[in-house]
Amino acid sequence: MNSKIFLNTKFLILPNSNTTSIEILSELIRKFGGEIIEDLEDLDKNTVILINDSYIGDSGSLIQQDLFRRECHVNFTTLEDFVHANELQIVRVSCVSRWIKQGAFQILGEDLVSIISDTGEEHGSQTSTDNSITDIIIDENVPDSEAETEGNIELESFEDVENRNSMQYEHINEPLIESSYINLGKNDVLIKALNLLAKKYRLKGDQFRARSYTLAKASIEKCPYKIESGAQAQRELTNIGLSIAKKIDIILKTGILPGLEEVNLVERKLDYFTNCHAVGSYKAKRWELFKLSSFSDVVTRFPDDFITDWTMLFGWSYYEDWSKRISREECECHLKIVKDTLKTIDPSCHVELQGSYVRGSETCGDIDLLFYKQYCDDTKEIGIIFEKLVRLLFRKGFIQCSLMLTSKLQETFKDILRERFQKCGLKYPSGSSLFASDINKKYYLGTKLPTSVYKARDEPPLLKLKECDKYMSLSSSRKNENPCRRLDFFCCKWSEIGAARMQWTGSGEFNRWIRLLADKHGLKLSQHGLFTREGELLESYDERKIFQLLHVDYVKPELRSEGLWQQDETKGMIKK
DNA sequence: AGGCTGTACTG
DNA sequence: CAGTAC
DNA sequence: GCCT
DNA sequence: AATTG
DNA sequence: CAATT
Repeated sequence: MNSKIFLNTKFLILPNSNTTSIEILSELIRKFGGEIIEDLEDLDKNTVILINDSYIGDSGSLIQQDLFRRECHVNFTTLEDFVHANELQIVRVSCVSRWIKQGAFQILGEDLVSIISDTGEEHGSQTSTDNSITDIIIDENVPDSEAETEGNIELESFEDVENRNSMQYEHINEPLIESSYINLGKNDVLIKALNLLAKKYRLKGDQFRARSYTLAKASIEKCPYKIESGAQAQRELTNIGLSIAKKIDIILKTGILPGLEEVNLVERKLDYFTNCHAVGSYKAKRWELFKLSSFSDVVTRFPDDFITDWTMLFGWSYYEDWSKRISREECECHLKIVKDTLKTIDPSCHVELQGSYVRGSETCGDIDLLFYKQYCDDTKEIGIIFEKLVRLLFRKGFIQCSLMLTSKLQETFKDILRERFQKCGLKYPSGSSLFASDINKKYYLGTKLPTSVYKARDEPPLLKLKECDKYMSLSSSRKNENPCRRLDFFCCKWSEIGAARMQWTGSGEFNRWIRLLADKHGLKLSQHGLFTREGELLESYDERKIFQLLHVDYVKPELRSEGLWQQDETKGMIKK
């Protein structure tokens, strides 16, 4: 194994042999019998010049020569002369690892590096020799380069590199004039494709791969110029790696990514299922596996799924309504109704809108309400208020259904539940309890405004039930009624109100970002507060203090929606 | 290799 | 504990 | 799938 | 990031 | 440095 493959060979490493990584490499070379020299005086005819790969371009020639010469610890010109005189081999340093791995010291054509100096015009023959070398390199590369690139690069590779470079600068320097408008949307195809890929993997249950595509999409969305190649994207943007770069190339060349159009058949079914509340990728996958494609199929084949997870019944019933957006105005009406009833139960309990509403969104997907009582750190107390509140609001006809129950509330909702079970041909599980806890710190509800209070604009749902599933629908289509809305109750301790507001204000992406940031500070952030690793509370009451402790300028809720917090600084998706 | 936000509820 | 949701 |  | 050749 | 985990 440890044969002295470099025996009697001297190596000169350029431009520096004293960087940490090169030192390690040097030790390896010595270990395998080679000798590292630092000085030109030690040069001999068998010496091999090793050059740091970061100074070697795609075509096998030295790039950034001026920088290279400056970094060089030996006199480059003297070296050049010696090299020419003795025809020394100049090789990229990355070969060393291959030699050692293969146990053979063999220099291939593609390893060679040409160091043509711009100054010498009398080296005409040399230049052509060098060119022929690069030609050989390319020829040898063609069979090697495998499925990836399609060998068009062989001609004019130098120009290609230069063009690419100058284009980079153009794009970076003057995106203001044209790109903002003309190029806006130029990356749409890529964005759509990445979005589809994210969705595809999310449906498959591969959350992390899906997340990667989501982040890559975000990078490209923020990219101010048009992306010309996968390699460019990988170089200049974060969260784009080899795999996505390849896909970008394919999309740019063919306009389409194979596998995105066809797979939709399966994907479509999964999507239909998972858009129902309480149906995630796991259930959807399982149902699809059994060739089910509608909820009525499921109810026939797996009735138990609806009994154990009865909230699906309401997900199904309000499938269409719950896909609709809600106006800010309507959010306020919902709040008012809740608030008015709350007053009659406990005037000292406060409720406020959270979620996308506080972030200023024009429309909201659901309505998030946060409850708290001044000086009260007993969430049990609020849990009890919740139960009363839900019961009263149900009696008033405001609450249509609850996806969380207590024993009392199961009684309250008994008729509705029974009706829903029967409607789809199931027996109401009268013996079993549909609740787990008797005091809930949160409630997921379906609520509907009386038209006398507010009438929502009649808009078609973003999602539609299949015909065969419509018999269960309670959605408002074509009726002179408001749609049913998803409304969530959350509560928090008075002492945790800052952290709680932070959590329920979101966005989800913002929460992830700032929690990761906390993690990098060795801290942990949740709706309960900012803690040390050991669990010691640092702050939970004052939202601004939490920002301070994380060394972040306060971000207004309006700026916490998807793209735009991290105000203007580094967070740009453009790499370093 | 291991992380990818952190927590609550259900069965 | 897994699955789902926020 | 990307990052460290 | 840490490890390995 | 590149490849691996």
